Amino acid sequence: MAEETSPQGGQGLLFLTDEQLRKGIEAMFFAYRGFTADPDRILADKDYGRAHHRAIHFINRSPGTTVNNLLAILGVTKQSLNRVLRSLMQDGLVQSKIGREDKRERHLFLTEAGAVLERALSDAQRDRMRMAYRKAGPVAVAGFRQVLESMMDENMRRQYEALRDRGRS
Amino acid sequence: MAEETSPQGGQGLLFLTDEQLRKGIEAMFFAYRGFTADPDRILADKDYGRAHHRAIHFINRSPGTTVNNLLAILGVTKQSLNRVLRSLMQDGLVQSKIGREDKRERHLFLTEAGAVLERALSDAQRDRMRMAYRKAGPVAVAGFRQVLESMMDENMRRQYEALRDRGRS
DNA sequence: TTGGAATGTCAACAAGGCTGACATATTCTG
DNA sequence: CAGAATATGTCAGCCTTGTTGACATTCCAA
Repeated sequence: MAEETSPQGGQGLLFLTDEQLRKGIEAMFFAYRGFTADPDRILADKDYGRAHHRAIHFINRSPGTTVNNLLAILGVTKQSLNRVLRSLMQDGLVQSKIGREDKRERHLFLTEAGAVLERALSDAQRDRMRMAYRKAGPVAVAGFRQVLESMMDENMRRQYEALRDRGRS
Repeated sequence: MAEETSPQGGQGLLFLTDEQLRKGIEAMFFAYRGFTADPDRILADKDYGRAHHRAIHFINRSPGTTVNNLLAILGVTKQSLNRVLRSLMQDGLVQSKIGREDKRERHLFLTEAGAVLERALSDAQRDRMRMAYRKAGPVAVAGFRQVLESMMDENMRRQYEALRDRGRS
């Protein structure tokens, strides 16, 4: 900790050393495991996986979204997403309605049962996030979000911000 | 932004609302994609995947680590890890040496070729991290790390900190 | 009205998780 | 020393979730 005595070379640049960067990389790796652990446990019982969780999350977030929209957000192929959606629809958690304007499109909605599972999953995930936020405090949280946003690809950030705005408008 | 006028209810609690927590969740999702995107591109050419990257990263980090150690850090089954290690050893990127103290153990090392790939992968990942750090600044970075550490499971944090200490000692 | 673009579905394959069973070598313990 | 425990490797088989390819339907514009 001796290098932090100099306010410039210490605080000013220490956070950019390879060592610091590697710590950040490892922190992301371990934290992401924690981030997914709780929902994974819930899903394991039900023969669903993370892919189902992601689909449910974003359908809940943007009810009536199309398959194509969801593809852009999730960043997978439509064939991959389709398999997940098919099982969710068969199990009655997701409902798809043929578009009125454009009949090629399918608009996706959670059913009541789907909303119940969504709530269970996001409650578990939010609980952990809340704990972490509370422990770290508002200043740390602002920094957390700032770094994550800078880490996104350009088009991911667009997706993220499109979702982001909806909450307030 | 009108809700931030009250210093208590605004800054003090706003970061714990469900809406804020959900934004944090989505930020993690999108940022993790960015986090893995660059190495993934490098690996795609070489018939390797993220599993190989993780193994290489932690062998480089702790040269001479045992298979069992690696299992604990990566959180996968030995069958799964073994498949990865076998291909890395066949390709001459990783070398295993029988333990001198305990001959049951295999100590893992990167070969010169393995170190070259490791460098390519971590350079790519560090570049993105560095960019994000620089953009966000040291205060944000401290918060970023703080929240991530609070998000880990107990035993993951132990793994993380065991690695962490090595850099300074 | 017809051909191309967009949307979504089905089929088949690969990577990389998982479990279970088992072999081997080594070490530790009673 | 005999037997249990530990560390590792391997085989087989399963599941999820990514991929590409082929194809049906629908829309739109020339």
